[in-house]
Amino acid sequence: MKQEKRETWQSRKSDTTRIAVLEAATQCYIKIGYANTTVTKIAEEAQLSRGAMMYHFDDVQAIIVASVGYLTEKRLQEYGTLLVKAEREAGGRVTEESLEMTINALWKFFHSRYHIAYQELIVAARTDESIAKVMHPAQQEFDKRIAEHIRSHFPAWQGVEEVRETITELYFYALQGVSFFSLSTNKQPKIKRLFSLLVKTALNEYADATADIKEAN
Amino acid sequence: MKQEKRETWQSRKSDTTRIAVLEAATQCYIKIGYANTTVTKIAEEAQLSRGAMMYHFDDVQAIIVASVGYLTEKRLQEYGTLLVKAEREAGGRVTEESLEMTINALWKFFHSRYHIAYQELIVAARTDESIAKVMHPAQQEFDKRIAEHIRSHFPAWQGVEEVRETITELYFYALQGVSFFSLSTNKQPKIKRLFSLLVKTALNEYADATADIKEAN
DNA sequence: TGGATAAAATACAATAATGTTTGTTTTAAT
DNA sequence: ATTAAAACAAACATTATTGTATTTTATCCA
Repeated sequence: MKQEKRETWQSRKSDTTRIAVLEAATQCYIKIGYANTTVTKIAEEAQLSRGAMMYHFDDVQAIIVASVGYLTEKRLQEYGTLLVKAEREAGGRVTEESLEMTINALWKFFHSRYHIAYQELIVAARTDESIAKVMHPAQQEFDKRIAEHIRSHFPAWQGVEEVRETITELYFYALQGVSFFSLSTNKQPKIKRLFSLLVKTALNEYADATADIKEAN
Repeated sequence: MKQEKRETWQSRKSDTTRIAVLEAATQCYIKIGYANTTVTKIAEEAQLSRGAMMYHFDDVQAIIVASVGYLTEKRLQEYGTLLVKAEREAGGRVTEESLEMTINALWKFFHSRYHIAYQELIVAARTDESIAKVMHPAQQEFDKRIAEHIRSHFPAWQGVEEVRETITELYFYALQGVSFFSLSTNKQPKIKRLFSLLVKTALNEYADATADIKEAN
């Protein structure tokens, strides 16, 4: 029988330290990378003793696995904040300006601290079954909620969902690629050119698809 | 005074073991990831004693740093093989088929063993100064040679270099993004749709740019 | 052929990382 | 107020990892 969880001093304290640990782990991924992250470093970063930390998490794996969920949630928040803001400034229309704002928001998202931290875990998941096991469903949930967000915030694309999805994928993949490549080079690529092309492509696809619909009526 | 290097039994032996070590390191990055790679594991993979290994490399850093150059070279070879083959089959024209072949070749490249291994180092370089230090110039060299390759193998784009470069970047970023995202999901994204869009975009840009040139004459 | 050098293996020492155990302080509950 | 339990800290034991030193084996060259 699971005990009813009450809002008590201890449960609150426990929650805050749990979050402090996950935030410390995040900071470690960002500052020293997943490869160099150890329980000792995380504990130091969290300003906590290792013993205390291991009271809340059974072992290292538990911390890492928990941080997958934590970072997924944080990334969703970040995504929401950035894109809602861009959307508010852009209005509901599909224009060059609104698409540029969307791309810039996505760019910020892919360079945000939580996403950078998450990238470390994505790479780690490839060779760590226990991470992959929780990351795959987490990513599915992430995709689902992003899709919902787009559906409700980009009503202009209603009726052309297929094209919307393809453009969304293109944008996500391209920007993820840019963000990733920037790790191996110090020279800034000519982002502006690329962004213009992405805008142009979306406008073309949108025009084509909506024209098809009008034609069909 | 540097001694003239002669082709002797020992020098050959030394070269082959050096390569064996770098190949073993590569295999470790692929199989267990950079984060879990240790000198012991590399030595095991190379079927060599740690002592013997450390005779050829001063320390772990030396192995990792050397593998940046090794993998850059291997990736260039891989790229050449895949794209020359695609190009041979496609002929020199800018058509839907030839672009599809190029994309498929790029897709293979971004999923090849050497590139997967290199990805691990890209991520490691973000938080490891000694790797970044050699990776940045290596990446520059890589970019330069890829650019040369494209220039000589895609003569149809002569005169529209600006567009060619932008499309190239789009293709590289998008496919790197696809390859990277595939690490966090097991479900295969609808690649076909995306590839069609990439082909379409290139054809549009090519048509626009060449039309501009004809118009100018 | 024999001393010198290169390549490789083995053995050793020092450190770092993990997990566990034990102890201490603080809150909860009767 | 006293016992129980939660949150945290400190100390301990074990293993993993690295780097070095020593030893062995094979090749080079005078």
